[in-house]
Amino acid sequence: MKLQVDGRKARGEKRRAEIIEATLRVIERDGVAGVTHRTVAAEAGVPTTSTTYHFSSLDDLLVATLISCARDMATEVYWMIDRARSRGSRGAEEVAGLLAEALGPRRGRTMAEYELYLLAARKPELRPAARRWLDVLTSMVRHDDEVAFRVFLAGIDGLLIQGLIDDEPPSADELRPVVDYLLKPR
Amino acid sequence: MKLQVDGRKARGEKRRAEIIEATLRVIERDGVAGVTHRTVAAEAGVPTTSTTYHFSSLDDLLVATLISCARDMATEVYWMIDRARSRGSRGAEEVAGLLAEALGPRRGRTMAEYELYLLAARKPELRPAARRWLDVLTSMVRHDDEVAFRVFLAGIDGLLIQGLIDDEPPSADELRPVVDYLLKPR
DNA sequence: TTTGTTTTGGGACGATCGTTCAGGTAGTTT
DNA sequence: AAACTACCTGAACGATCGTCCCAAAACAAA
Repeated sequence: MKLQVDGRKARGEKRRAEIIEATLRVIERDGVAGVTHRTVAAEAGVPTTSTTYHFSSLDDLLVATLISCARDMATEVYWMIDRARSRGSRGAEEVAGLLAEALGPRRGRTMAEYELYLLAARKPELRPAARRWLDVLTSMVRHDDEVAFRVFLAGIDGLLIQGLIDDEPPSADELRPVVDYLLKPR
Repeated sequence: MKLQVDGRKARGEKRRAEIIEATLRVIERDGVAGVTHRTVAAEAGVPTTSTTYHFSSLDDLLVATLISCARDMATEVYWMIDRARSRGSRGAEEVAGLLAEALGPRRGRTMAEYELYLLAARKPELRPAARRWLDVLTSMVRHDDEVAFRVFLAGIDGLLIQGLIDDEPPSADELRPVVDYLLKPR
């Protein structure tokens, strides 16, 4: 019976998590292209071989990082829905604000998430992770109109990816009418 | 007076174009990550130094390729609109078919186009090229309802990028109701 | 303590990378 | 013809890459 966790494994998993966080920071800053064992190790403040010890290959590191990123995004979506519900039916306001935030202060993170999308397009193993936030939304939101809901999901993705190539990020005020149109039932 | 074009420059520009085409094929197959001077040169059947001669750096090669890709996409959109107009007002049918084609037989090309998006998010010089097909659509289509049109554009992008992470590409029949909803005026 | 397991980290190896260079070829101009 | 320009290409350099190896350290079980 081991009531106490192994101190070695505890430290190991902690470092493993730190490496994943460092990898995400590198992706936000330089994109997936900037991820190497050495850049990640430098970002995490660990020796280079530490990343090869905890991840059998660079590909494993990328996959683990993007899956972790997707999980965070899914839980964020979860709480976003929860919060929007408790605030009443001002959904459009809430969504527009979140989009503006994703394209402004959290722009790097948003880019990282779409790099996940594109990597998932080429690596089937990443697809469940990439779809997770869509699934969370689908399971939480009551959708009396299936087609309208699919349009809403597609619209969100489209607004985000188009917002990424704008010269300056759109404000919540600019996004609100579009989001409102997306949410309005007919 | 030079009535005849310089034969040397003619050959040079021809090879330059071949290199760009080869680069696009490499991107479609392996993504931007797979683009190196050597892989592109092998794909084009030219010596490695030929790519460095015609493009001052690997970045220049990528930028030139993605700008060329964007130009092709824009002219395709142009003729697509033109064709849809001449066939009457069955727009939804036409759009759904094009989306299914982009996610099926032309999947690699579609992925390449979204790699352009993501690269444009990091390189401002690429943004006009990435926005070109949006601009073409905006300038050609009469939009009495500005918001509805923006929703349509975002919806198209969302459907495409979400279709890229489906385990199997959606058919035109599956896409039609969503496209129809996007196009229907209210 | 001794033994075994897991993590750590310095060093290095071979491969591949972007890019440069110099000599050679083909085409144009004078 | 000679001079000039533009393109072509084999060879190579230095840098960086992923990954492996092995000894030391930290910790657990005996």
